[in-house]
Amino acid sequence: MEHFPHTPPNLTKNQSMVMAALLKANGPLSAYTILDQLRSKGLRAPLQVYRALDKLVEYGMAHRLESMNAFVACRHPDGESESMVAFTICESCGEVTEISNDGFDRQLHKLAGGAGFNVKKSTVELFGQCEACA
Amino acid sequence: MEHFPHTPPNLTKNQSMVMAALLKANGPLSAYTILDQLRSKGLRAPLQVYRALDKLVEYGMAHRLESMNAFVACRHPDGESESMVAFTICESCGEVTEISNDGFDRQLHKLAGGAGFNVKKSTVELFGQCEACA
DNA sequence: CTGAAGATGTTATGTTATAACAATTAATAA
DNA sequence: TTATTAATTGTTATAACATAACATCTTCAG
Repeated sequence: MEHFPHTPPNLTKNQSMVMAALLKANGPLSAYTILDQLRSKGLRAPLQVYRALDKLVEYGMAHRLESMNAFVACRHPDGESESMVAFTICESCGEVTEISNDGFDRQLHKLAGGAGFNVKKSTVELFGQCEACA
Repeated sequence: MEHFPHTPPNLTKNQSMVMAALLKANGPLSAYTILDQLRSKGLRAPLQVYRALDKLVEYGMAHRLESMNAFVACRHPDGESESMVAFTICESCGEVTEISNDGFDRQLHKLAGGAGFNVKKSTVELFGQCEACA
């Protein structure tokens, strides 16, 4: 399937169902939670979910939270950069938010570049307390 | 057991064995790889390794790489900050290095702070190519 | 239409991590 | 020292996360 960055392709049946589950959720979902939610719609095996998730992440429509083994729909606010994505994860209420920032992205590349490292992809996950819980 | 930050406590038998395995390794090790290496020394179950790793991470003597489900001995260069730790992970050769930087740490807190988020702990893992592989 | 690529369905298995409980060892205080 | 408590250990079982391998079906460009 052909597509351009940030112009989401037409999703297949399984991809659509998984994306819908992520969008409906108020927070991160594990692959197995998604599977359970979609059993009633015909999904039966983890691989069906993982394959859809792989594509959604590839298309930039979803993100994987490495520290939680979970997935979220991409929700970065309009106008923000596409470059880097960071997540805040509230240890009290579990809320996850997405932040993206050009300046920070440049800093990050510069920091790594100083050590001769060329950054292609980054995982930034911040744990602490959200405004409401503080 | 009582201890102060960055003054490593006396390690227990299992903790010492696991720490030695991490120090001897040239890269990240999974808990199960560590277990296999230490079977000859009497370890038998994953929990023995995971419990030791938990303590070593708590003491700041080891880090968990979230994106790899693996662990490394802490090796940040002397003189660098203790505050934040980032890792570069070379997709070609697998080399993992540890970076720490005060300015970046402040930026990161500031970025999150702008969204009302108070950062307690951060995971920063950068994928790309190391100098040798570029 | 047809061939190639992508997506799906399915079974089995591999990998990572923790629950629960009993036993032992180490640190502390009376 | 000895009683008390906290930390660590050992063990079995199981939970949670992820992929291998292979057959089939759909899509779509040529």
